[in-house]
Formats: sequence, structure tokens, C-alpha cells
Amino acid sequence: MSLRHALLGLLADQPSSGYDLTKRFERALQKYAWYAKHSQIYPELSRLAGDGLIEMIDEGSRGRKTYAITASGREELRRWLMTPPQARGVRNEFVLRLFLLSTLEAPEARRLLSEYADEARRELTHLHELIQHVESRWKDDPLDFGRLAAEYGLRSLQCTQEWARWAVEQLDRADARTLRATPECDQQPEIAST
Amino acid sequence: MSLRHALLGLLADQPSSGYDLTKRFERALQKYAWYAKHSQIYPELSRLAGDGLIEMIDEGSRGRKTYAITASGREELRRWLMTPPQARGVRNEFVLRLFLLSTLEAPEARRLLSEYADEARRELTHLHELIQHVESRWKDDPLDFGRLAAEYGLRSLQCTQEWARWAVEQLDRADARTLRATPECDQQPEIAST
DNA sequence: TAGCACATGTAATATGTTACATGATTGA
DNA sequence: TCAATCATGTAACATATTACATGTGCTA
Repeated sequence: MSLRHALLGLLADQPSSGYDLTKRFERALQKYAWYAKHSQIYPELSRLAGDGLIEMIDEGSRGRKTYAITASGREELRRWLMTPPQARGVRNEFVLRLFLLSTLEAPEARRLLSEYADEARRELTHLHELIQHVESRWKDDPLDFGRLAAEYGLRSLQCTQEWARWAVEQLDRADARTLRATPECDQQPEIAST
Repeated sequence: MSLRHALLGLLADQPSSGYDLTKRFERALQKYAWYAKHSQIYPELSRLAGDGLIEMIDEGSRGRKTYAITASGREELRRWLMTPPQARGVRNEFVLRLFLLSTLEAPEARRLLSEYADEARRELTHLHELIQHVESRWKDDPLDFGRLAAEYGLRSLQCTQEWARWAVEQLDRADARTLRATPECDQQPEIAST
């Protein structure tokens, strides 16, 4: 039930509506930690409120409902965080695709890897800009939610980018070896494609 | 439907039974890319076979059924890999916990961060050993499934470990600052996340 | 006044988990 | 012969996605 705790965590940081929370997932958590659509978030908020872990503190215009975490919600969040293991796995379609690359022929794999590296570079640039934009806010709060998340994002994008470049290099080296070994080089590799 | 393609990918690498595939998820993919339990894998294999994307190539003792990918399965896998976007998110409970750390008090957060860093270090050691063990197999195949995965694992563990250490350091510095600046120390900073 | 972002919900379907269920083979 | 591992499956339940459904308030 990670969604439950993700929501508690976001609400512990600041009161929000279902709409806000949907956006916060998209902006802050989606790429590295967790995501959920509004159709999952709204019912879960009702359940959390029913269990007394959060409460509606305001009902604004357009039907907007602002929720805040309660004391028992905070307690539950803390309990969950301090309980370590579960040793669950990850579901990351991007990484899955990276791994399955090895089932393609080398030229196609190389092309995709380069695209991935480029994408990581673009996102890195984007995140850097974003950080510059909000950096002043973090000066006094080392534990700021966004600050830790941003740094983690920076580092993992860097990591992905470097890995993709490394992988391309491996392919190039292998090609070079193959060319030296068989200068005629015109075997048609077997391909199962249209 | 990533499970489908994860299975096709594993079978493209080598024919396997449902039991094998369960193990391969646990060993190779679980931590970074995807995971599934046997109760999800078996029905999906039946469906894939029904769709002609894989076929049973052997029925051994103990009821073991070995499946192999078919030509149209390979086509489907390739099509999926070459179709880029979807821009889906990630579900990673570990990273979620990292992010939600900022809702704890500093001493508790520091303790968890140190534990995380230690765990990453242990896993890193373990993975290094594992790689040494199978390295010879990779000499001639730069695109080997396990080789790319292992390198990715190495790099992301390193990344997580360094991030956790960085985060602990931030907390320590903040403590030092706080001690110098306000020995009484009880303002509540306003937080707004990205 | 039209279009967009805000804002919340539900229903049908698909996917994933936990628990249950069974049996074969191997090695200590 | 006992325990572990191999090996496959199903049923009940929980979680997540897609599509449907509705309405508000702002601003160009």
C-alpha cells in the first residue's frame, strides 16, 4: 500500500487537494519514485479520511477539497518509514527497455542507446534549470522534500546517461574487433522482422 | 503490458520454463527493471502461447514446460522496443521512502540514510563478486543481456550510495550551522515543494 | 464566448498479490 | 525418509488504468 504512504508523505509536507496531489506526483515523484492517476488518488483520499489519517480542512470554490494530515496520519507515516524491509522490486519500463535492448541487432540497439543518452542529457539540462529557479528556497532547509528529490534525480539521470554512452562504446568496440577479424564483412545477420 | 514484453525479452535471450523465468526476474530484473510472481507469469505464458508469440518446445519431467519465442514473438518484441514513448513513470518503493525521509525529524532521517548507504554498499560488493564470477562469459558478447544489466546495476547502486552519503552530510552541516546560529533553535521553516 | 486549466468523481476492465493446492525429483 | 527445491497451476482479493461523466472560474 505504497500509494497510501506516498499520499501521507505529500500531505505531511503540505496540505493539498486531490488535484494538487495529482500534479505533485507528476512533477516531483513520477520519474523516480511513484505515480498515480487522479482516478486512484480520489478514492484513496476518501479512505484515508475515513480512517482518520487525513482530514478535509477546507472546501473552496469549484468543489476544491483541501486535505491535511492528522496526528495519527503522521504517526502511521513515521511507523511505515521506520519499518525497514519488504525488499520489494522495482517496476521501471524505461530500464526494462534498456535491458531488453540486447535482444536487438547491434545497429538498432546502438540507435536506441544514443537516443536514450540524448534524452537523459535533455532532462538533465531541464532539471538543472528547474533547480536554479527554486534554489534560494532551499538555503535554510537541508531536508526539504524537493531538494533531496532534485539531487537524486540529477544523479540518476547522470548515471543513466553515462551508462548509455558506455554501452554504445562497447558496441563500437565490438564492431571494430569484428571488422579486424573479418575484413570481408558481408554476412547478413539473421533478422526476424517485417 | 510490460510483463508480456519482459517475458518475450527473456525468452528471446533463451528458452525457459515458467519456473526459470520466475527465477530470472528475481535475479536479473527485479531490482532495477521489472518483477513478477509465478502466479502472474504462468497465466501470461498461456496467453502468449495462445497468441502464437511463444511456443512450448519441450515438456520435461516434473511437468516442466520449456517455452521459446516464435518469429512473430520476436517481431512483436522488436516493434515494442522500437516504438518509443509512453513516458510512463516509475514505481520504486525504495526511492519513495528516500523522498519521504524529509517528513521525519533530522536524527531519524540521518539514521535511515546511513542505513540505506550501508545497504547499497553491501549490495554493491555482492554484485561485484557476482560479476567476477561470470565475467569470462561476456568476453565475446558486448550486448549480452546480463552484462548490460550488471553494469547498470553497479552504476545505480553507486549512485544511490553516494546520494545517501551526500544527504547525510547535508544534515550534518545544517546541524553545525544551527548550533552556531541559534543555540535555542525552534523556528519552523515554511516548506513548499517543486 | 470560447478555450483552457481547475476540480472531482465513478464504472468497467485489466493487472497484480496472496493464499491455497498439488505433486515430482534429488540429495542428505 | 525427510526436507529442500523443482514445478505448475487456480481463486479470491487488492490495486491500477481507461474511459466516461460533469461542472467551475479565469482570461484572451
